[in-house]
Amino acid sequence: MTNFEGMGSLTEENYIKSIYSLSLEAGEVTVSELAKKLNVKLPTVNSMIKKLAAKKVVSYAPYQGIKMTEKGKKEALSIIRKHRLAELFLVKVMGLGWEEVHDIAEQLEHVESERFYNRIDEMLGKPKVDPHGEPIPDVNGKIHSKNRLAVSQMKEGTSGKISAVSNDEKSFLDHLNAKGIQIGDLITLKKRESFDGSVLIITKAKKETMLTHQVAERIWVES
Amino acid sequence: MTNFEGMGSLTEENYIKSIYSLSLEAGEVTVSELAKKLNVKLPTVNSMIKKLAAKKVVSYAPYQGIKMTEKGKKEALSIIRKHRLAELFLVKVMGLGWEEVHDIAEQLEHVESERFYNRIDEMLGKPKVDPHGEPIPDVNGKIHSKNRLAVSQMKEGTSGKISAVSNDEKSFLDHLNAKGIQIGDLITLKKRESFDGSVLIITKAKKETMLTHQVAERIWVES
DNA sequence: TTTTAAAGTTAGATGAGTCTAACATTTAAA
DNA sequence: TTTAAATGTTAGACTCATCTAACTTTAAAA
Ligand SMILES: [Mn+2]
Ligand SMILES: [Mn+2]
Ligand SMILES: [Mn+2]
Ligand SMILES: [Mn+2]
Repeated sequence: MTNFEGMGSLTEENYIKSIYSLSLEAGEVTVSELAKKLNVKLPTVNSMIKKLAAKKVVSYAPYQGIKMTEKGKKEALSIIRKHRLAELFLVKVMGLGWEEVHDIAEQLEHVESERFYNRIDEMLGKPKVDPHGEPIPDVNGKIHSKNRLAVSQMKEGTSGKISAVSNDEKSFLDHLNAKGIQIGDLITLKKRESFDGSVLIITKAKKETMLTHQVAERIWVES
Repeated sequence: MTNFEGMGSLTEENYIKSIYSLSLEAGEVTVSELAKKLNVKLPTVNSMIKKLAAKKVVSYAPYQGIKMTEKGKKEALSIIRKHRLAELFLVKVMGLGWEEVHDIAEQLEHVESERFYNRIDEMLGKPKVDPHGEPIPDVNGKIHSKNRLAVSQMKEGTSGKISAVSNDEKSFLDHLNAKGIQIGDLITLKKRESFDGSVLIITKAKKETMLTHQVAERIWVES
């Protein structure tokens, strides 16, 4: 059960993925952000960061933020690639719903087998987008990311095609399923309430639906 | 990353699987057999056995052999089911060769998801046999095992259909691939050398091939 | 600018899974 | 039936990933 030459343990892989996704928002990642995301305490993160820094996956100096190195980004993108390929495979080939694939992909992303992922990639025709609209990095870690605008940022009266959701937890996607919202749907923003940031949209099925700000900011339309 | 209620860690699952398969040969399993199979030292096995005994997965008294409990057998069969379903899926749905699926299945068997395995089972039509001819336990752990005879035990002049191989390591299966031997092939045993136990068989393609005893005893024909 | 709160670090402990070295028991040979 | 070899067990140590408690540094308030 020895790990791959130069590759990290399952735990390390999860740290790398989390650091990467947090760094997309802020550039520098803090120890406490990471601790919250991974559900561990601060000292746990602190000691793991030292290990990752020793492996040149992140750069770090005490009391400073955590930054990914190029090596770290490559590893992160490779794991994200596997995660998203797995999700799409589970939906397209195995017929699972977009709301139930994330938890399985969290496990499959750690499977170590070039062959396995190459076959998935081929069977899906080298896809560029996962079931939640998120881009799938290619084998070299390159991402084709489209310009996107959160539904919470749309101007009243404008329309847009839903291109992605920035959360793939089951509870959130169950909520969207209940409202009949899917990737690819054309929606129109009818009204935004300035009080709480909730929005009223007109869905594909010409139905009016209200979305809270928390929901609207996690749905992206093409721009 | 907490483990399933009552279910074991990845390490425990690997012990359970190994104990089960060794117990099929001998009933009682020894500490040293297990240590050899798992590539760990005797004291490592000793302490893990105590843990498994505490969990009622095996029964054990010092210096006595290790026996699986009913609970342990159930767990073992559930893991074996997942392993074999995964192997067949990799071959039938994903187009991989029978020689390359075992290592991937070793990882997939630990995936925790009813949905995942139910879909695989459905897509394959609730299959009974894996790509190596080994029976796939059903959800209740029931196995339909056919009567089998090792090629090394066949009488000279008799024929039989290859129904399984009792080893799914890549090196062994590469060897069979090179000799053009597959599950389902009808073969005839032409001669057995009493000196070294090697056998001469006539394959489906009417070609004569020599198999060493080590190989012949790992290939089963229906009887 | 002092004080306080938040964030980060160090020290030391724990459980899982592994190891080596030393000792005990069982089995096989002499 | 004594001796030697093989097998099994105990004790103690190590790494990994985690924790709590105590201390330090930085950032925010007063
Ligand atoms: Mn996901
Ligand atoms: Mn996704
Ligand atoms: Mn196998
Ligand atoms: Mn098999």
